[in-house]
Amino acid sequence: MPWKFNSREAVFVQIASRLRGEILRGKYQPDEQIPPVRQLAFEAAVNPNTMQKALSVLEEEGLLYSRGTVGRFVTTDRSALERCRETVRKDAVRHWIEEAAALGITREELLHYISEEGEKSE
Amino acid sequence: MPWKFNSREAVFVQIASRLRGEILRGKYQPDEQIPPVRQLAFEAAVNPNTMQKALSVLEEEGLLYSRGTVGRFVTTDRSALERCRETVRKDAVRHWIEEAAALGITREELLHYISEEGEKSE
DNA sequence: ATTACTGTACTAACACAATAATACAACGCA
DNA sequence: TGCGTTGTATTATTGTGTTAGTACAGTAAT
Repeated sequence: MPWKFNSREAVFVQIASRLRGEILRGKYQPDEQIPPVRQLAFEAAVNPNTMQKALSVLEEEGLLYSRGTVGRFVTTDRSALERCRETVRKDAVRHWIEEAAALGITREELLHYISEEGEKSE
Repeated sequence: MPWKFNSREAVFVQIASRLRGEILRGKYQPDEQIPPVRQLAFEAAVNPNTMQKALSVLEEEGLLYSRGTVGRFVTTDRSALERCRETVRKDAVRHWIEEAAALGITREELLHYISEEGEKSE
């Protein structure tokens, strides 16, 4: 089924986030080939150009590398993966805390609401 | 000083978020007049049109209302403010949990990292 | 009445995101 | 060799966000 996107962020950014998460969560192992651009684009129901742009983002981050015309692969550098995992997580958490503050939500309230929301959904 | 914006979201959306937070946190009291569009635009260092678009968002949410050519005011409906506060908070929390999941962060980890990040910064 | 300020509306211009439709070179394989 | 797949590049088009500049009508204060 086509992936879900919101209208706040650019699609290629959302795709990059999703794929980044899949890689960091180990859906694709180091040195494993990921599906070709066209197939990913088809699955996500976006234009191949958009998918390629998302992939180039992950390439710049060092999560993926391209073997010329053979395909795209997850980096073999496991420490790079780990470093990226840390960076992404820290940036995200900092970002969420900032957003919460902008909405007038303190850290304590944030913690409280997250546990609450979690209990109901899963 | 000019407000800070990221390039991921549209500027008017970020402005709306910021002002929404200020209203919900009580920077502007119910029925209090907010600064005119042009002044806010100047402070934020954005175009008046962009600021107006942000304000119209908050108007649709019922947080602000316009008194013709007199100015824009915070709603007098305190229950509406409270309802908005709840809605905004719930949507935000749900959104953050989703984003965290996309990055491979479980709810438990999320709680842990937020307390950690909070301890260091404040 | 005049002046200054308010929200609001409008056009033009530019940048970027996204789609669409191709095209091409390199590689693997039969 | 030839075919199919790979990543990559190109051009054109559409929609939207943002800036810029201008204009207008209603309100308040003088």
